[in-house]
Amino acid sequence: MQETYDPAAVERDAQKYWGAHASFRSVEDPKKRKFYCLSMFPYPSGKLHMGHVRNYTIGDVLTRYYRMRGYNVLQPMGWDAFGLPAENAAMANKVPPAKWTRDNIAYMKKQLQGLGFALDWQRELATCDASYYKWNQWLFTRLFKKGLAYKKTGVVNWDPVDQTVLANEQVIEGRGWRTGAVVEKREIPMYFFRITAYAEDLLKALDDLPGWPEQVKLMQKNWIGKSEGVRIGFEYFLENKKQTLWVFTTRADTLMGATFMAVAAEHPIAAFASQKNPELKAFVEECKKGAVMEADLAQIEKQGMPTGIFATHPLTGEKLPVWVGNYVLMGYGEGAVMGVPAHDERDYAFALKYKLSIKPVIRHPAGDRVDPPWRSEYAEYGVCINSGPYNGLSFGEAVNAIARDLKQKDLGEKQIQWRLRDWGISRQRYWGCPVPIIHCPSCGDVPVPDDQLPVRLPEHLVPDGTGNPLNKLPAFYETTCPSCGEPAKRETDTMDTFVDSSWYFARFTCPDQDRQMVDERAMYWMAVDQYIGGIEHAILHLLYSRFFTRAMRDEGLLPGLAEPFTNLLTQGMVLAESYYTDASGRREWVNPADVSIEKDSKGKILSAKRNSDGAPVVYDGIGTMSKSKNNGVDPQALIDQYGADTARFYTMFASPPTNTLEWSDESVEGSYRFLKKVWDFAYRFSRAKCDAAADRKIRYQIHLELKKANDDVERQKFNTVASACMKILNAIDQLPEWNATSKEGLSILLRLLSPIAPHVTHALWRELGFGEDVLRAPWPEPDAAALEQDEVELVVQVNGKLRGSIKVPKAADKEAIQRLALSNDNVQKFVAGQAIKKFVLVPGRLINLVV
RNA sequence: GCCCGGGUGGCGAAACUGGUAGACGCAAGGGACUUAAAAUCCCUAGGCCGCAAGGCCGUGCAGGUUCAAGUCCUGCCCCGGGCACCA
Repeated sequence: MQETYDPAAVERDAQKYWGAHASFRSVEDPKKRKFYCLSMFPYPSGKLHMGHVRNYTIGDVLTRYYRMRGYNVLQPMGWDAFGLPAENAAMANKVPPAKWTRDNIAYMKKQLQGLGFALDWQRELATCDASYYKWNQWLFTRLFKKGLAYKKTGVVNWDPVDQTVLANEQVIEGRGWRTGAVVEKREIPMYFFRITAYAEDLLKALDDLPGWPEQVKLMQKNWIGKSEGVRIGFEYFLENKKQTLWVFTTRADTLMGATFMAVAAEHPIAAFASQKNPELKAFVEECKKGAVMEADLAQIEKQGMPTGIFATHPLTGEKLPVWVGNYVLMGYGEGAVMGVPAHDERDYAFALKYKLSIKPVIRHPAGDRVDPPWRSEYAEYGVCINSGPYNGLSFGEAVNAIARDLKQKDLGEKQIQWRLRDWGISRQRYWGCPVPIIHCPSCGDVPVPDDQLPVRLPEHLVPDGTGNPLNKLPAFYETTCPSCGEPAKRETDTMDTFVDSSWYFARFTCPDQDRQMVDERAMYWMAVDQYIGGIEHAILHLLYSRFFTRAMRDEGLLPGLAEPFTNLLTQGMVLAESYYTDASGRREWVNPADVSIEKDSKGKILSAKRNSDGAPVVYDGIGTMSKSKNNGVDPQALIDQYGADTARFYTMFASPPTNTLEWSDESVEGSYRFLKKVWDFAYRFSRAKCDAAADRKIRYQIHLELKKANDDVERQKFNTVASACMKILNAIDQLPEWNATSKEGLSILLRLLSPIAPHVTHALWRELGFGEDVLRAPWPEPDAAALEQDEVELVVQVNGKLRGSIKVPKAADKEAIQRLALSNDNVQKFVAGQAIKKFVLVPGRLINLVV
């Protein structure tokens, strides 16, 4: 064998072997246990970033492990190929998004292959291929016919200068990214998926997902947001016509404390009242300025203005002023709230600001009064006071009594409210899947019939930033009505790219199927046994996928399947340091790859400079890799310099998968050094004789590490598996002579390491004659006999402080152990004649003497 | 603002169910080999005190529960993710 480790040659040969043996092709085999392992498919942005390398290495480690465990494994790869960045690149480079996207796919595919991922490339798919998005369209028409897809108005960000809809990302501090114009909210017709029809099921089923992180389930639960409360009607008159203003509240027990009403700027009352009130009209207009993002809305200063309209309290008959409030959301509930300043923090601030009355109606832990400043106790549950017939009732009793009385008057009843809203899927953009609807003047919205699917997206257009270019292409939108044959207009909106990614996992099971969305192969492979992706997808993508799986099930496509992902691993983000120069008075971000750092003997950064010109740079701390801070680390440079195995080993070793990972060049060096050590050891082994008998002590260490490592693989803590590999090498390297333990240890090491660093272990396994293919070797198991020990070491504490350690025979009883512990000199010093009040023995671990 | 996480040496981290805090590695310092460098190997290493044996302190901050707390409880501070049109 070669004396020195040559990653490039080793990796080329291993990849050639896997290719020639079709090692990763997956075929359905009902006799074998299947393992479907899936990493979230990438957006083809140009080149892989470290997050991809990390994500796909985690998945690859798992698939290789399960292969060695004898499972029939599927690990596919594809491309989330529609989306906004392609349009931005198209505008910048005057190249159609299709070409830009497909070039990126070709390059990134090469990169993935170079990393040696065990992927079945025969199943590759891209969401921008008509053979894929045809089935988006097909399912849309099915849901449309069932009423699970429908049209209503939705609010969007509108750039008044470019006359175009902006994505939230394109709104910077309330202004359009290209024009700088103040963004406005605008209501336009859109298509929605009725995800709320599945709200109850999506919520309940979270309890049956033991393989999901609690954190993600909790986030989804809160997002769906089931709350039980009461719908209450407040009557008012509009031009002498009696109307009812409905609100929803979870605190009906505080109804007697309501002193005002607040409605959203978009509420019909606000529109009506502003007709005769120019000041109010201006306020309502002002509320409509700005973007639609909830994070922004929640942080603006609470403001309001009275409408001059009064609504009648349904129980007391009191007249309550109706205000317009910029903090009331039209999209949640009824777009109106009752104001109970005494027991709601927002209402309290609003009432103080506008001098509205505050009426305490609940006794809280600090008393009956609600003097300023606001205290959180004011919002706690308690018994009713100042509430007439409800005085003395507890929260539950009061809600029941008030709901009953309201029902008698036909002005309210108990209701369940969801925070979850229906999913608006229309995008006024070009590079996406066309919504398959034809607008006919006489027949209305007609879904495109099956035999006319797919509605193909023309691929030659280049957007210019002023709206969807499909609107300027009569050849696309001029058509005839499928139902009456008269001239009609094709819908030019495309679908949210989340639609594409909500079912690709099912399509991977049968990507060549051209007669249906999925076939029976889906029921062999689904559900995905292990799904891996960034924590940033904890809600939207994962919730939409759960919804789609149910919608497809109810369409008969995935019989009996509700949950797409049995086990979920959410990986942390990859972070990097950032640096800037401000010589010109303006920050110029310098890529960390172009920075040299000088550190003191403690490792603190003394100074940093740019390599290219020696200019001093300022360290700006660590954060997510981003374009704006120019701190992205290109994994390709790392792969070119050290090889794929080092890149893979480093990403696994540096931190556990769920943690954030901070990029460090130096640690990469250490990973390379370890692989080189493995090679060197193997080379020396290949020239030695290992006839000597096994070493008991080292065998114990190896098998103990293996036992822990096997637990850690199951717990998906690959960083400690990597360190176990290092410990095993250190152990066998310590052996004074080559013996049976050298050989056994190396055989265990190579198999344990093979999922993480598959190329080098593939080469060594063959070179050293362990077998034909390490991937087909059995996974190593610890030998119980090697783990047997006659003596155990116990730590001795006195009053909980460590004072020494003793060796005791395995079978020693409590008294014997106590005697041995007290015979220790240092322990004696601290016990020193005092009475032993308590003797705590944790078998195999420690003793605590309490004196 | 709301929801969900996280905070352990100079750095990444380990400590599985409350039981030896800092395994493994990086960076650093010292040494060996070398004409020299690279590579490799050996040694040191949480802080403070001490020649040493050993002692005291130490897991974001302030309290609490316990024989025993990085781990459990209460309050606070800081950082990250998500908030429905980035993917």
